Amino acid sequence: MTKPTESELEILSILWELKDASVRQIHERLAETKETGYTTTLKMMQLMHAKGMLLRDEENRTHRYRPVVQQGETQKSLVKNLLSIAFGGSSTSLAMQALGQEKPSKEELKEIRAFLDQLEKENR
Amino acid sequence: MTKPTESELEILSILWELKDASVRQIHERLAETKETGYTTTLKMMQLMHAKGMLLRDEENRTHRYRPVVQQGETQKSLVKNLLSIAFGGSSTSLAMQALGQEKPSKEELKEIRAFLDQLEKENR
DNA sequence: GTTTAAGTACGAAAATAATCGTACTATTTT
DNA sequence: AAAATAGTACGATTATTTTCGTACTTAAAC
Repeated sequence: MTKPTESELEILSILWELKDASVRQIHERLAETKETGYTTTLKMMQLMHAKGMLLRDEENRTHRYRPVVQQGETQKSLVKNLLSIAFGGSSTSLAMQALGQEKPSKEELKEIRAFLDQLEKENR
Repeated sequence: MTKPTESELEILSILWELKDASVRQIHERLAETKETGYTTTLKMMQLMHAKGMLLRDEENRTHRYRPVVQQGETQKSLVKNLLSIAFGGSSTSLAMQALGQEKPSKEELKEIRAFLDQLEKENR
């Protein structure tokens, strides 16, 4: 599907977390971090629905929305894009840049190492 | 500094590689991968200069541009942004998503492992 | 049963990003 | 030195994204 804009991503993020939500719910979450009108959020979500990014349950008066694409897919395409556009395709430098930014916990380190072992195994 | 748009990033990427360049040089590189007019590239770079993203040497008739911000800084802020907006702040999942995408070579694996060891050492 | 509150729909404006034509100027080429 | 070529400047247009007011509708509160 088409690449979400930054504002769309904000909404998607909340929906991935909540699974499904009303405009009001989303709006309240957005309003915590930025100044924005209710109808702006509404319109945004209607647009996303029209674009096929969100499904909408119209059973009740208060519609409920949920994402069409799953978080993983979107992450994949965003990373792919960032990789080619800003890291010359080097996933290694992107990975290190990320890890240097937000230090992983002991458990996460373990997880990453296991992941690397896995990659190495496949790679022959 | 302000976050570069996608088109601006394309230009910046080339400049990071070449250190400095004329509009013509940049344009020719861009034209390899996409259809675009010379004056579009020119305007783009003039705008970036006006925004303070590029320095310009006007000594000669053919101006030469170079980036104000270094690649590392920009990568850092892009990653930071992506992290918060699409990965719920988890650098571990971003890193794995990236590495799964473009498999690292043996040397790179080594490099990453060393990097992880380094992180672990610091972290206590 | 009115009034108030909470919704949706949607047109239109504002903001931002990208494209390009035209005018002008300086340098080469012939 | 005239013509052709390679540059810059910049206004205007188009496209896209974001914001919001207004109208209308349904449900709840009084």
